[in-house]
Amino acid sequence: MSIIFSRKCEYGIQAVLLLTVEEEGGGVHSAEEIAGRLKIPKEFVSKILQELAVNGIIYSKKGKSGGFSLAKSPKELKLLDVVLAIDGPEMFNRCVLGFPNCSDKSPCPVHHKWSQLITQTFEMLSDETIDQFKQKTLNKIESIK
Amino acid sequence: MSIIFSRKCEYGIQAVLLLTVEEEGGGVHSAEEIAGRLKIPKEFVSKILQELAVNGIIYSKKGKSGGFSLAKSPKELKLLDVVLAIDGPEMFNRCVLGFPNCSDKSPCPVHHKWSQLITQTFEMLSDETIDQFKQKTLNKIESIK
DNA sequence: ACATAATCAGATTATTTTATCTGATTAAAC
DNA sequence: GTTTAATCAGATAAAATAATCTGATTATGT
Repeated sequence: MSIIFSRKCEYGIQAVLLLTVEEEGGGVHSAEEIAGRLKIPKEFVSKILQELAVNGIIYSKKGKSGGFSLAKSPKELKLLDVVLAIDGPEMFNRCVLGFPNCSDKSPCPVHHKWSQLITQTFEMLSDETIDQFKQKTLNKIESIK
Repeated sequence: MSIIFSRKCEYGIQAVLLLTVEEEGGGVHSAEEIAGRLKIPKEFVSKILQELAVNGIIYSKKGKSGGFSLAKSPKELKLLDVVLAIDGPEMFNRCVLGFPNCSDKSPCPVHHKWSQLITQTFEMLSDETIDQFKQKTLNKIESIK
């Protein structure tokens, strides 16, 4: 199957969005809660949350009533940063068409269009993004009940 | 690592581009030649070429002096078709952000932007694409000598 | 202090993707 | 007709990704 992002990255983005939505009240959320609400494996998302914490995207608090919370304000946060934190820069070095040495200076046929889109799409965590995610999440929770 | 396309798909696109570049003379090219020129595994690309043949993207000729050639004129060919032939439609059903039930009617925050780009980027096999690939391929061959 | 609930770290397993191998079939060239 | 060079089909192996397990550490709350 063609893949856009790795699962790891998808889960990471979703977790960050969830923390963003729940930011009011500086909410700390456990890995278990996050996994439950997103319906993704707890142990896996734990690892991802750890990586995000190491990279300063989120803050982690150990011990009882510990958990994770946003380290930056949503306004400063880029989805791009999340991708970079989890999967590193390789994605942006790897050519969509698999051309060797594809770069800004020596672009493959779709290089420019592609990198432009990636940047535009993930540059900012827009209010629209957050709002829509909030709706989706709520819907998901509703559908469980 | 984040991935845009699977290797399978990358190789398939490259193979089709190569056949397009070499189309003049209705050229038939063996899997071995294609693998050699693109510097990708022969057995793997053979499988991919078979799938492309089954899906009518390319034509395959068995036996001695057999091989593969384009089944459509480059003007009719879409890179999108190649992707669909190799990896199926799942890529376009799967949400970039991993949202369940993401679709045109119930889009995730980046759904519209994303599908627009995908379509635009791969809709047509443009002259520009072919020309650039020709240069790349020639460069690659030069660098081997 | 102690029980509890969480992160964290490392090892292991499962699944998927990528790549390779073997042999059968096909058709052209001699 | 025989040799040869190719596709084709199915099985297998290797590598990468995804998921799980186990236990240690940490800090909170009682």
